[in-house]
Formats: sequence, C-alpha cells, structure tokens
Amino acid sequence: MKQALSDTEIRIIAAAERIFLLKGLDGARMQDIADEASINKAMLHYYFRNKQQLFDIILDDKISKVFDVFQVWAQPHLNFEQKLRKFVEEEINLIKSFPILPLFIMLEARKNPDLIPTKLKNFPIQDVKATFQNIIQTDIDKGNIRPVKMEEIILNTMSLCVYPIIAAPLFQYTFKVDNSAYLDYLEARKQLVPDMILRDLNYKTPQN
Amino acid sequence: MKQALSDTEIRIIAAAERIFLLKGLDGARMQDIADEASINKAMLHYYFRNKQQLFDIILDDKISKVFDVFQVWAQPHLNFEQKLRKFVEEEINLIKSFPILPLFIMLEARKNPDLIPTKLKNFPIQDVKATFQNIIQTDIDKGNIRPVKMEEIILNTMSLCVYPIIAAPLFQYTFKVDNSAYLDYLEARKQLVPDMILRDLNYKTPQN
DNA sequence: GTCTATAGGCGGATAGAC
DNA sequence: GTCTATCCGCCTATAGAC
Repeated sequence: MKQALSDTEIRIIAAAERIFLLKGLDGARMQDIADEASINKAMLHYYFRNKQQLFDIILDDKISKVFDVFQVWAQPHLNFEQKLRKFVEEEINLIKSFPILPLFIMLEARKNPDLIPTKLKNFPIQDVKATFQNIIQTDIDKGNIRPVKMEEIILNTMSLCVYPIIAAPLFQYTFKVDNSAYLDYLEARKQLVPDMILRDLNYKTPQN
Repeated sequence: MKQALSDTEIRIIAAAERIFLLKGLDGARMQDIADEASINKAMLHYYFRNKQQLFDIILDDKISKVFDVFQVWAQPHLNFEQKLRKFVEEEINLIKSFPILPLFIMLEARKNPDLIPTKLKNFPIQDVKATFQNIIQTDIDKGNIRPVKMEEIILNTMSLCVYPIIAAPLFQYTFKVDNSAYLDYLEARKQLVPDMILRDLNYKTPQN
C-alpha cells in the first residue's frame, strides 16, 4: 500500500523535477533543490536518503510518461492513420510540456550505459512492438502502405516530433521567430508530420 | 598569427574531446582527460588554464564545424538534389563524430539563453539563409519542387539526421540492435533521408 | 520534523623541485 | 616542459540539539 505523500514531500519532488531537468544529475545541487522547495538541505536527506534516490524518482516518473504515449498503438477501433495522428499529437504535447526531457534522458544515458536497460526493463516493450508490427503488417498486406520496417516509421516520426522542440532555441535564433509564433508552428506540425509520414509510406485510405 | 599546436596539445585536445563527448562538462573529470592523454593533471593546467577553457575550445571547434556543413548550399555546379544529399551526408558524419554536441548545446541554451547568440554571432547566418532561399525559390519557380518554406526543409532534414543519432541508446535497446548494426543503419540513412525529403517536396529531376 | 553545524571526500587548481 | 605533493573550496551527507 503506497503511503500518501506529505505536503513537504510533494514540494521536494516538484522542486527536484525543476532543478534536475534544468541542470542534469551532475549539475544539480542539493542546495538548489532545497532552496526551490523552501526548506533546508538536511530535510532532503530526511525524506529521501540521498541525491541518487531523489533523482531516480523523477526519472522513473518521466520515463513512464514517455512510454504511455506508445499505448496509442494498442487502441482498438482506430485505423493506422488515426493512430499515427493521435501518437504525433500526444508526443508533441508531452515534449512541449517538458522540452528538456529527451535531452536529459539521452545525456544521462550516454554517461551511464546501464541506465536505459535498467529503467526500461519493467515496461512491456515487446508487447508494444508486437502490437505495432501487427498493425503495419496488416496495412502492408492490404496494400494501404508500402512495405516498410516498423523501426523506420517510429524513428522518423519521433525525429520529426521531438527534434524541432528540443532544438527550438537554435531555430528561433536562426530564423528570428518569437516564442509564441514557434509554439503555433509546433501546433501546425501535429498535421504536417503525419501528412509527411503518410506521404512517405504511400498511404492509401483503406476501403472498408 | 596562430601558433602551431604541439604534439602534447594535440593529444590533450583529442583526449578532452573523447571524455567530454562521453561525460559532458559536469561529468568529465580532469583526471579522466589526463589519463586518456597519458599525461598528468598538472599538464592540463599548464597548457589550458582551466577546465572551462578546454571545454570551450572543443565546443567552439564543433560549432564551427556545424556551420561548415551549411556551406554545402553555397557550392555552385550542384543542383538541389545533389546539395541536399551532400548536406545530409556531412551532417550525419558530423553528429556521429560528436553525438553529445546537440544535447549539450540545447541543454546549455536552456540554462543560459545568451549562449546561442554569443556563440553564433560571428557566423554569417544571414548569408547562408539568403543563399538557401535563393536556391529553393529557383527550383520552386521551375516547378522542380512544390512551394515550401525553407525553414520547413531545414528543420525536417535536420530532425531526420540528428535525432536518430542522439537517441541511439534508446533505439538500440528498444529494437535490440548492436552498435555496429546501428552505425550501418545511420549510413543507410544518408540515402533514406534525402529520398524522403525529396519525395515530400514532390521533387522532379530538372530538365536541363 | 526541523534546524545548525560540521564531517568527509572529491576534484580543480597551484606551488615548486627538477 | 614535466612531475609530485598539496591546497582549498565545494558539495553530499550526517550528527545532534530542539
């Protein structure tokens, strides 16, 4: 039975989230987190034994949110195009709300190669892959999309969703676009990206 | 007049590159770099005043290489397709050689909003943009590609080149691909990515 | 539970001999 | 230029009063 979190614990976790996502594990200072939570350093250690444990709580939560987005592919009653559009929309929404998340995960993953296997081992990745493979194989067989590997679709789609968000500061500077215009553009990409993917797959609306 | 680098300086820079690429700024230890260069810690400080300066040398060098890749668009005697293919090839080669670079720049850019303007202010970005705009406008007018904004092409192309490299650890784990097979796949993307972009632009080989 | 004070060690930087 | 020894500040973590 999971104990309800106290008000202080909630404040600490929220503070840790902001600091870790901004500074990374090495860059974050326990003092920063304490200040952000308006408590003193010793209290952090009282509630969470050490820095690593606090970090793991934040990271685990974020990774599960990333994983959740893939559940779209398991939804029945939607065809390939509908699932793709929903996936792109949710992916863009998620990364928009935490633009640092992918940077953070990828940076930490390169420092510690065990991180990804350790963190992902409890998620039923094989199930999601099987579901996805099943969906596209059906559409390939029906001639709705050209023969293609699922890795290709996922990687291209993720690239087109995620990169424009993490690279926003660079593109805003280069193309002299202000924040609000760039956010509008990211909204527009919820259409542009699936359109591009479907076009690449030579997608034909199924005749059911 | 730029002094030629001594053998030791070259070894230090090569070592620093490898360590910073692996661990990031905060995660890298001066001792790691010294070991990698087979010298002692004091020598690092003799040649480069401090850690930050050593890092900046690596970073500035890499940023100028990023910019160099865009010079492809200014090469005469190549048509749009040839320039695009060359750009993709060089971009993938570059990011492969320093995968942490986009991650670091983007993370630092969010911590310090002045970083991008400061690092990029000496590059003639406007010239490259004008050149690029000119090229695609010509092809649009000739009917070789559909009407499209240059921002769109650049952002999509960069996304498809860069993201698969920075997210490599995640995809290698998810799809059970080993390092060498993934490197092969990135090579294959030097074809796949321009193919996809050209397809999206409804590209027709010019009739010259 | 909350705080202050401090231990303890890591890691960047330097002094100074050769 | 190269090395050893060492300094010293920063930062995590804990002891212990209240």
